[in-house]
Amino acid sequence: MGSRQTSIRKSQKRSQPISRDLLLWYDRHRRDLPWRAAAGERSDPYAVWLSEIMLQQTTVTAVKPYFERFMARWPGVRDLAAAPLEAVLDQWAGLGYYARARNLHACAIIISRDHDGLFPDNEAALKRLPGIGDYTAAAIAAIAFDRPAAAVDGNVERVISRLYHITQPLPAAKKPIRAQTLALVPDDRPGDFAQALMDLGAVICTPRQPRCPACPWQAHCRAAAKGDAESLPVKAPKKQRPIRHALAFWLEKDGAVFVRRRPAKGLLGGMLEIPTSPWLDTPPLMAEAMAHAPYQAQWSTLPGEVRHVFTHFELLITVLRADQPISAPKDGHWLARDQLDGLPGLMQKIARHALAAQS
DNA sequence: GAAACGTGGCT
DNA sequence: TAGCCAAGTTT
Repeated sequence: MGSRQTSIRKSQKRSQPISRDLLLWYDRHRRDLPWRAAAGERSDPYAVWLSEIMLQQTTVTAVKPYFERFMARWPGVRDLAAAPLEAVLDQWAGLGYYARARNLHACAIIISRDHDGLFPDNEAALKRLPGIGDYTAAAIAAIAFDRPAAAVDGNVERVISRLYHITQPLPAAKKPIRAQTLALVPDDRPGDFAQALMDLGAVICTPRQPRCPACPWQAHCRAAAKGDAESLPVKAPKKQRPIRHALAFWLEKDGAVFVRRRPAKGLLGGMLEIPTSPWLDTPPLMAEAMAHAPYQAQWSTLPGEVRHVFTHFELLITVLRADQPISAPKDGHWLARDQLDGLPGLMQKIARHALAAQS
């Protein structure tokens, strides 16, 4: 399969006119991003890798400050590998999809220990590393090492499905989209081509109201010709989200908040949390849920609820507050109030709710 | 192939 | 408000 796709690409001319059109557009309109090397310069594989992991299912705007902080604190892969996992997780807090941070750390250790601190320069070896799948392996190979790889992310799926008017719904359409993308990758500047394709999807070939008149591929685009670009790509219908409920126990003393570390895997795995009762699919019965408080205290119920939407369910939290524990809290520690940015988004939301209620 | 896995911005 | 979407990977 892979060899067949490669033969398709190699059967093309060195650089097709359509691919060159995109590179010319990129030379004029490329975005200036913190992890992107200046035109014509080599990029740092560590920075490319770090940015690609952060950018998985995450917007450029959200990633920028995190990328800057990580690069400042851990400038190289060996620095990251030497850090405690907890430090990496706390620095990642708020970005979401925390398995990425766990895999990031695990990958840094493998690179440092088994690869002499150097990233592999080919897709196959990259894909064996934790947190690196089809897309990220291709992206790193192309961007960091200028290898002719097809980096197919959501942007590229959209651009290619419109260009060739692929109406088969995702994710089944991934195979033909990938084959078509690979056929377009030029031998010259494949790294720039990968980034150009993503920039095109992000800036011109947007999900809604694509700017077709400004597109370097307008003349080639089947969807533009038919005028139905916005209807592509076709996606499978989404399932509805169930609603779950819980109590949160906000315990504050001397300007510090009681927190604990969640189990290493699963939802918010390894992250700090404000203790909660179990998350159930029915509203909590107060007496029953309070039995799950991690300590005895004089609890008062704060008005309102905290609503948090996860990918596959929605959570409604009622916050209980106390100033002094009656029994000594166990399995946790006190966190200064100015360190609450080390909590995941849901927990920061609970904290804001509790702090707003007392002021 | 389907489900688990976060979060914030935009319409 | 509710739904959609963002440089996906793992199980």
